Amino acid sequence: MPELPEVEHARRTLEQWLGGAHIDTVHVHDARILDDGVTPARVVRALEGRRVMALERRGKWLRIVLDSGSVFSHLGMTGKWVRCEVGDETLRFEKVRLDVTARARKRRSVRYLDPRMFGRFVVLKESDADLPVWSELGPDPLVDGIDVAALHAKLAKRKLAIKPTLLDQKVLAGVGNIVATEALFVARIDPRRPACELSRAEVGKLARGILRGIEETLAMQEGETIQYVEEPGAPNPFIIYGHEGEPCPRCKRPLAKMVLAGRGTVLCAHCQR
DNA sequence: AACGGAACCTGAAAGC
DNA sequence: TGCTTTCAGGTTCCGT
Repeated sequence: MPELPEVEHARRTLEQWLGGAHIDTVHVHDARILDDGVTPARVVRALEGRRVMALERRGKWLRIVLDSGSVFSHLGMTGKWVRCEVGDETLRFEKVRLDVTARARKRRSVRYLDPRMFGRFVVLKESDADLPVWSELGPDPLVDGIDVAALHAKLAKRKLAIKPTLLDQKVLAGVGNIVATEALFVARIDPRRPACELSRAEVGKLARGILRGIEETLAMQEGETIQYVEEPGAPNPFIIYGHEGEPCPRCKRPLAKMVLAGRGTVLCAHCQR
């Protein structure tokens, strides 16, 4: 569910909860969150007794750097990390629990919840140097910025429509369906256009739209718990995402919705060309 | 190699 | 009210 902004918010809160902490007890409630063949016992062995040195993010992946090795967390569509008191009852959808002693000897129970279970909790095998999907990620817009010339060159090789191309994490890490939808509207580019047809100027507009979308959503994240914007009751904060059928903010014609490479896509067929 | 589509899961909302 | 259908912001695999 989360895209880059929500994952960055998760990284910041996890850094507060876990930075420098000693991991006392680990419990895996559902092994389906792990890679095939990895047992909960192996995860416990890899984590218990370790200290958390840093929390990193690349795209939608989180990396918990330990004094020996690392673990990776991907929130999938519905994952979130929450903090409880040690001894609190198991939460609904709880998949992994880390009971830790944080700075100032404060004990905390940090838990990973994931109803839909598209998320992953990855402990590397001793033989693996790194997580391949992590090292294959493209530039992270927030960490690396967007090099328009490099992006233009990369897109020039792709005949696929621009929107599904943007969702390829090797192109830009962390861009998801919402950011892609919004950025294409801001840049006034039709999501169906082949990526290779975009001019350098259009790629520049797209890059600005992506950064703007990420920064605006990140600015909305407050408090400790990850918020998935547009949760029940909350107004939809996006420009066109989720606004299909409503008037285009620019030309007032109704916004269309279609499926592109399997993903719902909102657009203004008049403004985006 | 590149692409579309299905699969992986489950909950919430919409439809009837 | 309650049952059924649809949809979901991600990734991966499979067949063409």
